[in-house]
Amino acid sequence: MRKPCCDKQDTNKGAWTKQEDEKLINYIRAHGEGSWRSLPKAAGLLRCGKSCRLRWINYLRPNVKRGNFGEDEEDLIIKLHALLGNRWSLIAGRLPGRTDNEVKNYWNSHLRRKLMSMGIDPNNHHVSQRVPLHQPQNSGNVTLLGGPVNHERMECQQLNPVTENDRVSDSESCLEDNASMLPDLNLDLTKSIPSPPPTVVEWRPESEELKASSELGNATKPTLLLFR
DNA sequence: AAGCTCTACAACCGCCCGTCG
DNA sequence: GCGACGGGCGGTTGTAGAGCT
Repeated sequence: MRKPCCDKQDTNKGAWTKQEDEKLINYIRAHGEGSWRSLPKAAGLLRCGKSCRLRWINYLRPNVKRGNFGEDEEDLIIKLHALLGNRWSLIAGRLPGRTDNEVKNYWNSHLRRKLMSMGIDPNNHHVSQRVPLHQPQNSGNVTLLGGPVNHERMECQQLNPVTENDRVSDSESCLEDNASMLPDLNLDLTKSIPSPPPTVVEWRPESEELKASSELGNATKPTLLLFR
């Protein structure tokens, strides 16, 4: 039986106060991140270590981007979700300054609804049977906010649907195929810190980059800007 | 103006994984 | 190999505020 991460009787819950935020920020500035379990006591906070970690990562950390998601970010989230499923940390890793929690919330409150209104099942990104009348139907291709989505790409997910309980290994087998079909997505799935922005281009051989951009034909697509 | 419903999002919870002794 | 621990992740809940009746 493992110990609970903190003694719940002695911890505050709910919204963080300004004073608590300041204590946490000051402590981390002085001592750095880590040792979350012992941090609250050391920082003089009546909070669970996990709660401190979450607060820091999602809101207090420098360079955390707050506010509305841009169209390019939406586009990217949808594409990545189609590939990765609900692995928010991986998706957030490709969005500079965004956290998994924020991406997850945004998906659940905005993008799910948006896809459903377009007649797309947000769980598997398949076109549902009942496509709304205002949504033009393409033969074979569905336009997903700035990029055509090939049904062949979906096939892997149909065979291997990403379920809520899937772990990375389950769908990774699918990723390589998907990645090759979506050349505008860099699917280096090593997690990157939300900031500074990923510098994927740096390790990419120049010839390959040129080749990729010529394959894409449209190097100014919003999604691509995130990888530059 | 009051009450109700809906929406967005901050925060919590439980589980899983990697590491270490 | 095993268990404890710390950290991370994804699902879910709680709640404040907006919008509607």
